[in-house]
Amino acid sequence: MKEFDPAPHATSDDRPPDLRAGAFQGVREARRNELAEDYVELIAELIHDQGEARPVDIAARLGVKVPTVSKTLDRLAREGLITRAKYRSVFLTEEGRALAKECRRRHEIVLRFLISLGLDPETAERDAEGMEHHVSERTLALFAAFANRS
Amino acid sequence: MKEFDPAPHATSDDRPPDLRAGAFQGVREARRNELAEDYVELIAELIHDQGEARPVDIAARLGVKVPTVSKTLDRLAREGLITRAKYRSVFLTEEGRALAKECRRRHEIVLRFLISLGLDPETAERDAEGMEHHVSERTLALFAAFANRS
DNA sequence: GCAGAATGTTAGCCTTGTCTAACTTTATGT
DNA sequence: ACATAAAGTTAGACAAGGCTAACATTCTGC
Repeated sequence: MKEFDPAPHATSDDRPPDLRAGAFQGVREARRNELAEDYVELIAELIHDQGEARPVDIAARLGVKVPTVSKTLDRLAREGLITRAKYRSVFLTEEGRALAKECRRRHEIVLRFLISLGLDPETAERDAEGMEHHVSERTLALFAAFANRS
Repeated sequence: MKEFDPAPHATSDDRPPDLRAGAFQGVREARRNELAEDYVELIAELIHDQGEARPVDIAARLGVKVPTVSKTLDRLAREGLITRAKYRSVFLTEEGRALAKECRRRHEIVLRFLISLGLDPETAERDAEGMEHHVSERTLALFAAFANRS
């Protein structure tokens, strides 16, 4: 494995690799929750806007098929974020509602920040959707402050 | 499904739901590529810093087990991003190198931006790791401009 | 009030990403 | 130089998230 000279750059960082793994661990953790967060946020929005959250509407908004939604809703129910009865629309539990509220807050802050930076609303919306799950509370505070002061 | 009055808020947006699905479609697309991007970026870094990229080091840095890395590397090879020989360390293809370079560029811009916003470097690193895959080219340009002018 | 349309569920398949356990190959130290 | 340690691979399990096809239920318009 080392037929060639193995001393290429010697770039300072001598910490054992594991100590730098934190960033990726965190990202993977965030990725696991992204979908659930997207769902509860969307469900809350649908309930607010249309009075109920139906699988067919969730599927249309997320761009997936209805059976995919059905399966995911089963998981969310198992995790205590929603309640559902067969063939009926979906409701958030207290926990689900809290999560939705938190997600919406983050989403709003990121969105307002991007727009105040000068981004067009459409792109801002798309980027916020992807970014919101990966922004720390500390960064969020800076985003909010920036949007407020500009 | 509508035993109750279904006209709750009537909030403007009458586009068919499918037309608003774009944001999520894009996010899902981005999510599919995140892992590959993390890998090639890390592989490039390891080759640069240590002269070679070994599964054991990749695993340590990503915080996963070696067999997980091995399987993922098989996929990356299948997709033409890396080349590998049994029991040997990993190399990037031209395509892999291009992707790594692009990822590094994005990472750097996001990181510099967050730091110039006032974030501490550790948190900035963690957030950049998560955000970099979800930031559009347009937003990236704004980030770069902001970091440069401050 | 019923037939047909719309919606929802279930079953079954595929891929990805994670793990552990068992095995093979490569590297190392004396 | 060979025994042992370190690294890598393979096999097999599992959960998540996506799909289609087939079936069940609910809604709706006459």
